[in-house]
Amino acid sequence: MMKPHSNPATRAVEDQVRQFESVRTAHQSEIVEDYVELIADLIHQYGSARPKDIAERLGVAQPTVTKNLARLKREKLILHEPYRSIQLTDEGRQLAASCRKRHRTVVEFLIALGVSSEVAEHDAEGIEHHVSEETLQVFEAYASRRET
Amino acid sequence: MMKPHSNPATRAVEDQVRQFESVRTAHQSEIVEDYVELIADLIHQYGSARPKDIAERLGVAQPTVTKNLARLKREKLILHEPYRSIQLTDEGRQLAASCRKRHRTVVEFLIALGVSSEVAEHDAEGIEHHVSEETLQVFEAYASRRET
DNA sequence: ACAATAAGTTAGCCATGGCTAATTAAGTTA
DNA sequence: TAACTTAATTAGCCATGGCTAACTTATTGT
Ligand SMILES: [Mn+2]
Ligand SMILES: [Mn+2]
Ligand SMILES: [Mn+2]
Ligand SMILES: [Mn+2]
Repeated sequence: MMKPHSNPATRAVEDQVRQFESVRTAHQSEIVEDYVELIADLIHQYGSARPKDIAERLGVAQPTVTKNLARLKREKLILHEPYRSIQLTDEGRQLAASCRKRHRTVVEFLIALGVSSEVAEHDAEGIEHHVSEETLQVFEAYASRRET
Repeated sequence: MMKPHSNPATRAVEDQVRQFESVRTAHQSEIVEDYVELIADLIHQYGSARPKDIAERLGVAQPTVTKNLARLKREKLILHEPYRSIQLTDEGRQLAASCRKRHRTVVEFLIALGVSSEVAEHDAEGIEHHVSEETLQVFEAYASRRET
C-alpha cells in the first residue's frame, strides 16, 4: 500500500531491539526476584517462610505459589520438601540480599527525590527490576548526597 | 514446624498486596502500550505501520506480532484488515500520545540525573510502565528545573 | 488418640506471549 | 501476464503465571 520503507535510521533499530529484549528478560526474572526477597523477609520476621504467607503477601492463591516455588527449586534458589518450610540456598540468599538492597536503594532514591513514601514503595516494586547498574549507582549517589 | 506466625504488621501486608497487584496489572498493559507507541512512531516516520516493521523493532517473529495485534484490535486501539496496514483508532492515538510523552519524560529525567543517554533510553523502556502519576510529575519537575 | 481445622499439593482450566513450519496474499519484475 | 519474492497469516507447539475444585497431609485441641 505504501512505499517500501527505506532505512533512514537503521542504526537505532538494533539498539531498540536490545532494549525490548532486555525488558523481556527482566520480566522473566521478576517473579524469581520478588519471591526470594519475600522469602528472606519472612524467614527474618517469623523464622520460617510458608507458602501460605507468600500467597498472602503477594495477593495470589496458594496453588500459584506452589507452582512458582517449583521454578525456584528448579533454579536451585530454594530447598523445599513437600509440606515442609522453605529454605533458601546460598545462591538464593545471595540473590535475596542483592534484591533487597536494590529495592531499598530505589525506594530511598524516590523518597529523596520528593515522592511520598507510600508511592515510593509502590513504584519501587516495579521499577527495581528495570534499573541497570549504572542507573542504580546514580540513584544511590543522589540519595546519599541528599540524606547526609 | 514453627510458631503460628502472629501478625505484628498486618497493616503493611495489605499495602504490599496492592503493590504487587499493581505490578501485575502494569505487566498486562505493557505490550499494549509499547505497541501503540511504536505504531504511532512508524506511521509518523514512514506513513504506515506494518507487522514486519513492528517485528523488526521489537526483535520478535512476525507471527508474534500478528497475535498481539489481535489483542490491540480486540481492545479497539487499532483498525486492521488482513494484509492491510495498521491504523490507530482515536483511543489508540490518545494512548500512544500519552505513552510517548511519559516515555520521553522518563528518559529526560534519567539524563538530567546523570545517567548516560544510551542507558537512559534502555532503562526507560521498562521503568515507564511502573511510574505513577505522582512520581512522573516529580520526574518532570526535576528534569525541567535541571535543563532550564 | 482422634476429630476437626488449617495448610499444602495436584489436576486441570485459561490467557498471554514467545516460537517454527506451512500456507496464502500482495507486490515486483521479467 | 506469469513467475518470483516478500509479507502476512494460520496452525500448532511451549513456558509462564494466574485461577478453582478436589484431595492429602500436618497441626491442634479435646
Ligand atoms: Mn522488591
Ligand atoms: Mn518487585
Ligand atoms: Mn515506551
Ligand atoms: Mn516500554
